[in-house]
Amino acid sequence: MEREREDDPYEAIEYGDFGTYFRHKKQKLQLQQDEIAALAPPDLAQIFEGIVVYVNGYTDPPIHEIRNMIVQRGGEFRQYLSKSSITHIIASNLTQAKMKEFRNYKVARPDWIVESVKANKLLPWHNFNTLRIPGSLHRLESQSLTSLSFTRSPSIPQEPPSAVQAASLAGSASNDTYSASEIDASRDPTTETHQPSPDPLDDGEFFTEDLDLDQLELQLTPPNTINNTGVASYVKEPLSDTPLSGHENLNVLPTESADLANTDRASSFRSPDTPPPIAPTNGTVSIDSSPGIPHGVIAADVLDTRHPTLIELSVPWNRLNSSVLPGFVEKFYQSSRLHYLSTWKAKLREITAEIQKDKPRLSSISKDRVIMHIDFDCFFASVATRGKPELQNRPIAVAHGSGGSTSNSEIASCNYLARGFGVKNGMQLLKARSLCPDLLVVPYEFREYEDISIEFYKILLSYADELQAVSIDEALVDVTSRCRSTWGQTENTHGGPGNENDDNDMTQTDPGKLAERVREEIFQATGCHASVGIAPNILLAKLSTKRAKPHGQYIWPSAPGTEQTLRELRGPVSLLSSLDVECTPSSDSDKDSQSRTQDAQVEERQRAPKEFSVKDLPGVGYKTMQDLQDRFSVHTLYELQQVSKEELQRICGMKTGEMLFNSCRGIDDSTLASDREKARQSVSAEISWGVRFENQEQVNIFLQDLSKEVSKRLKEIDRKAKSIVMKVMKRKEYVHGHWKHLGHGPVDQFARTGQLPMYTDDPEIIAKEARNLLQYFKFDVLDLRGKFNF
DNA sequence: ATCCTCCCCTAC
DNA sequence: TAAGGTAGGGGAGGAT
Ligand SMILES: Nc1ccn([C@H]2C[C@H](O)[C@@H](COP(=O)(O)OP(=O)(O)OP(=O)(O)O)O2)c(=O)n1
Ligand SMILES: [Mg+2]
Repeated sequence: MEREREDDPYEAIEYGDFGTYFRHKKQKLQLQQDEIAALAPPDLAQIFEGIVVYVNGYTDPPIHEIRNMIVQRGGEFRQYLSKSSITHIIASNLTQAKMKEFRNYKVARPDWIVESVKANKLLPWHNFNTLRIPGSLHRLESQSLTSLSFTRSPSIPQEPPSAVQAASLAGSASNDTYSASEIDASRDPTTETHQPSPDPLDDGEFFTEDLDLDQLELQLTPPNTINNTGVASYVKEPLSDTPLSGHENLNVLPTESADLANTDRASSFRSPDTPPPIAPTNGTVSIDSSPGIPHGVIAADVLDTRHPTLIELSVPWNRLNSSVLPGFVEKFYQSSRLHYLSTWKAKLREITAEIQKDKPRLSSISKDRVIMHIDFDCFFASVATRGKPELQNRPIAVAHGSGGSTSNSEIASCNYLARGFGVKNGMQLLKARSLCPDLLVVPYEFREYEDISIEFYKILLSYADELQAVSIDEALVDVTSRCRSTWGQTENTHGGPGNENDDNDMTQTDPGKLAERVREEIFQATGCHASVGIAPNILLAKLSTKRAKPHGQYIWPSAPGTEQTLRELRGPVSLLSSLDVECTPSSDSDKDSQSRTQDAQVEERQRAPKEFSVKDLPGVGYKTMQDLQDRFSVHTLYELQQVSKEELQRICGMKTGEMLFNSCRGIDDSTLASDREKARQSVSAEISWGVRFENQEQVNIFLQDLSKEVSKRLKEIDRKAKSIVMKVMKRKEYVHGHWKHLGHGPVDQFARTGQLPMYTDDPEIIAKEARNLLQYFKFDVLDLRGKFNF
């Protein structure tokens, strides 16, 4: 099957006459749109760019007026509900049935369009939400550690370690000072997370150039199953936007037949695909006059008629850092922090599972669990500054390109001093420097991270009944057997950081003491500070750590679901509304705020429990946060507590809705996944940066290299695969703007699954099928961007 | 209902 | 310069 994401005019590749009919209708409509757009005054602000609307039912401004307003200002209009491509639905009111049908769409009243036009800017649609839930929201109610070690892959290139580092650290030390002091920004977990696909969040920037990305993904499947080769059929990519993208996924089966009980995913592929009934447009480079492309589409460089990819590759430096250069894949993986993060996680899971395999399962199920969550403070940044007093008082960030001031690489980790300026993990350097001009950029030290992590895990394993590796710098430990739980049925009246307790029970340590001991031990062993949260479940342990950061600890004071925990989760709200609450760490004594220095204020803010936002909950990212905001106007946990479980489930889904309902009350029954169990289900390799091709030969080499990578990983875990999924990205033609250097830029994504002739880990076989799957799309190599996923 | 497949989303 | 990877939970919607 071919799958395409994003708004491609041909996206809904529906088969049969029905689909053909709709497709024609759609094309016709888009032609009309182009005409309308062409007639529009050229200077209309394109406020609806990227908006694709479907109008349902009768509307106040008649539908054609709405259409004109939208199309003339860069938006698109769909005559039929094309679920995959629409961004919004316009409706004055909805029947019960429609409400249900549109549950997962953004439905706004017509005046959203009208008012936006008046304001000459795109207003937030949720202020015009047709489905807006009425009221109800703001009610006031309310051990064998020594064996632990990474088997280092060939060698971690240590970045331009010495050179750059020496220069930037020692050399510049005189100019800068590093500071360990943190400003509160600790709260925000919002480390700007990387968005893998075209995403509005991209740091507020729009893609202006092409992005590259290739991805190969293999899914593990049971070894015994045999399947047919998925011979690629040819399909032509319609006029669609320019960019081609493709990826392949391979489903792999465990070599040990038993493992993945053949969930033979492959079976789905057995039927040979029939090529989509679309006329092949062969990889024509599109200049695109494709329908649906909004104004402004004119290629950025009107003067240079060469293909954008060729223009990019004409810059020597770009060539040297793109996939046209042999050895690109290896080089990329040596430098990709996200690749390291993923690799480390897999390895740590494997290692800790192995270590814990023998020992009996201790707890994890009991009602009175004691869960400890440990997480290094700004890990990469801490490693950079440890033992370097001259760096302690400076805002620093770990990123590539520490050499010049023109670098716009992404920050992997910044220290808390930098966060005080608003700098965040994941932020691009130019933006970070605009917020914090004195930001010192230091290089990665991948080897160090590994070594430190091993020491870290050794220590934690010595305390663990059960341990779950979360990441290179973070773990969950069940310490029930050696820690006296303090939050039984009776509500704990105090709580708070650094909980003192002089209990010296031999076997049952006080949580506060335990946390102190662990933190100190970690610091002694690694020179880096970690924060610790201890609580009766995983959720509260993580929230405790968040509250403890940086360089602190927090013992959750009360049991899940209790009134006190509800108040704790509300943060300042409860402090304001109920002065009788005694758990306020910050004393009233220093109320003379006028005389306070900023530092003092900062300090106090750090100490006072912060109001938790929904984004603080594990599992709640940008999308869920937006949904809660749009549908319920909910931002904080306090507000979330006011919404019924039914409503949450209706909007967010059964599982997620229940999770949200429980989480905002501190309830979480999930257990530690110590990974002694289940085998991996898939193995994949993908690259979405620097992917640019001039000819098929380069594509083949790239696929070959990725196939080798996947093959290597399969062999490492002694598994084989038979099902493969190829994912590809194809650049959008019309987009203008700027995006990450050599990134994939605006793309459409495509996926195609196939079957290998047998369970295998042979790179040649994998590569062959990958080529077949990619060939199916018949994309112009110049438009290939990234993500060849096998 | 339940299962399955193809995504989207999340986390570090 | 720059290195936007990757595994797994879960939802939508069609097949059974
Ligand atoms: N967008 C991101 C987020 C994290 N990381 C890496 C660098 C971090 O140091 C490490 C750990 O991630 P954390 O989320 O734990 O962030 P920090 O440890 O940097 O800060 P803190 O835990 O104090 O919030 O993962 C990254 O490369 N890119
Ligand atoms: Mg950390």
